[in-house]
Amino acid sequence: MNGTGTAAEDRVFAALANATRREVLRLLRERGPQAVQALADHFDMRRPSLSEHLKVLREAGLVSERRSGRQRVYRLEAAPLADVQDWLHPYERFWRERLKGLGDLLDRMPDDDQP
Amino acid sequence: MNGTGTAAEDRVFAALANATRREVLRLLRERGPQAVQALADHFDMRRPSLSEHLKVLREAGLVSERRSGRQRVYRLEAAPLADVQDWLHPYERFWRERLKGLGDLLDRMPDDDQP
DNA sequence: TTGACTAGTAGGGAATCGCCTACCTAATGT
DNA sequence: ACATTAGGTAGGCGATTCCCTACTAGTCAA
Repeated sequence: MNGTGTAAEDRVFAALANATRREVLRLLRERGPQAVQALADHFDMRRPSLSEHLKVLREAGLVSERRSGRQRVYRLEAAPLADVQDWLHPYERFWRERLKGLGDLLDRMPDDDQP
Repeated sequence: MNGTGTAAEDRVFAALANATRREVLRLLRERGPQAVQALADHFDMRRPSLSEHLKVLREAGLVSERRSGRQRVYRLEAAPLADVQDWLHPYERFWRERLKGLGDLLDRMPDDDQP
């Protein structure tokens, strides 16, 4: 389902690194598919700049566009976010252990090259 | 537990946007706390550059340092990753619905300003 | 067909990123 | 005290980011 591997991962994390783009995802999630103008109304930014953000999101696979007359309706595509969740999985035990207060054990576990 | 709000979120996502920094997190997760030199050995990069990456991770709260003699041992701090998982939560139903093949319903749901 | 409207592209500029080579600071060991 | 080791800081440099103002390409309506 994902042949690109690390390059795709890189694009997704890079796309999420910008607050405007995360806000676009939130809008699409909360209000459903939206045309560019409707999205642009919620930002203090010119429309072409938003278009570039949408391009980044598109290339990360986080949104798709559907043409409808002269509008382009963008829709959230959450699959890459599922990949992010998969990426998080192996870290989960770390914050759980920490919450249970036994994270200090890890400090005395696997550690190389002591002086 | 997190008073900073969106600025902290921004630092975390920005920190994760770099492959070297994600690799540092993976190393700390798989091998436990490590000194800088041990980490640096795994990258084709000079040590000062890695130091800067560690600074970014530190300021995002993703690692902590403990001085031990002349070494500085870095440890994974997974709490901000728990925040990322929380951020992902509201999107979860989107990729689940899509997998069940009924994501198309969303296209005909909440949509404003038709021509 | 002409005009208006939606949205993407081109190109430019300031700021930030990510790397580098010095250099500085602190701890250790002789 | 002095040299060595570990690692952070300063400053520079090319690439990238993120915004802007034109401009271009489709689509709809008179």
